Amino acid sequence: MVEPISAEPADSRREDRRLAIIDAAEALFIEQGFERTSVAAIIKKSGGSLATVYDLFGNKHGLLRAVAQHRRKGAMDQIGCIACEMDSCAAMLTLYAHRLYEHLTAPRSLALIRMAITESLRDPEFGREFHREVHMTVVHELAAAFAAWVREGRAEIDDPEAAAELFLATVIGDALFRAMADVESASMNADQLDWRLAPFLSYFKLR
Amino acid sequence: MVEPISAEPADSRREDRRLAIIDAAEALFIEQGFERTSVAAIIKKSGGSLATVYDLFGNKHGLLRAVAQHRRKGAMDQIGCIACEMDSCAAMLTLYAHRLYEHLTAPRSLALIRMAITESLRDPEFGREFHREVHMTVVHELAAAFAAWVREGRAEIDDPEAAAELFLATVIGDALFRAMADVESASMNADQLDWRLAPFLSYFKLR
DNA sequence: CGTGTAATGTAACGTACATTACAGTCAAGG
DNA sequence: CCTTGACTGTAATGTACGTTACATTACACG
Repeated sequence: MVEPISAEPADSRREDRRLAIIDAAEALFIEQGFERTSVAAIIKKSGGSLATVYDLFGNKHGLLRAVAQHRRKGAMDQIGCIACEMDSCAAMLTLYAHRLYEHLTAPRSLALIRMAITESLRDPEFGREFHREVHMTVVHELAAAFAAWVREGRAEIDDPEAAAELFLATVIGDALFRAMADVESASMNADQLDWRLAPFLSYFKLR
Repeated sequence: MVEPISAEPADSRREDRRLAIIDAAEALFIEQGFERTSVAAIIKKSGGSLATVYDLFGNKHGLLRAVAQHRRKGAMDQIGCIACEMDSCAAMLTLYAHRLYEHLTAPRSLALIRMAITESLRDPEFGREFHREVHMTVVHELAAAFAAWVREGRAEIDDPEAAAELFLATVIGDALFRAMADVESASMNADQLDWRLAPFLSYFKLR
């Protein structure tokens, strides 16, 4: 809708069309799923023409990939990194856990993950790429922080990578499963999340 | 294929047809997903007639429900319960964790869970029912064991239900996510799973 | 051996939808 | 002002599939 002042007026038309279609597609994919939204419905929402979709994205699956990639970029930037200056790493990690949980259980993220799961059977490369980009990015961010803390003597973690995966499972594990299967279910509150983190923080001696 | 000697020959025909169709449908759903398998393909595999499917299950979605229910029964029975007599509850819990992990990451289970996730958007009741039957059954089994151990002074858990959910997340959390998105990915081995259980066992003083 | 009920095979119906073709339109640059 | 290229609108094509109808056959039971 909003047209930013762009330095290159030549490509701005094309880029506008691209973003408008991606936005409309994302909205419809979220509320109906990928298979059940027709390409015609997408352009009825975005304006423009069917042919443009095929010109820009090749086919419907290409549009899905574009939507996933576009949203991933935004989400990953929003989650941000761990390294805000705080006194204890337990506090830093807790803050990060809350941000992570909040973003990953947002309806938008859940819908995107559901799409990835659904389509990964038909297009394994898509699922693999999604997993790599989302899961691995977070795990490496965590593992790097853990390794640094161990070097500084602020934690005792023998396997930072494995600990990162365990941490991730602790934070979003069954919440993800619940949200996927039971669309209307309530999410955890802050206290519950803190409670879940306690064994982890204690065992690995975060200080 | 194998026809068991049945006490009631009257309904055995109908029941045979039912099971044959469910078996064929399950196999095709697992390898292609629900939407991509046509009812005609199921019938071509199971033998019999299209009309029988609609007579027995109402419609394609009814067949999916029947498949899910049938498989859930089998899977839940196989996982079994915790109460095998062992010296330490840590050992019991570890054994249970391994059984749980093995069953839930079997290709068949993963495929079923994927189907539940995929279809839960279109049919929320289906997803809710699936979550209730699978997740809740395991959680209550665990919570009951935890509560008993607390009463016997063999553990210190202030909230058995929450601990059960945390335990489940620890065991299958990210493995599920990985397996869903990246179909070909390798699973955890026994040592890795034990490593993950350590903080839980230690913090809640299982003995 | 007949009779009614359930299963079968096949064909047809209707629809939804991805994808393409094409002719008209608009915008920008020389 | 005119040409060029991309965008638009609409219609058409082809196909896949859920579902139903129906005529035919097999089976169980009195």
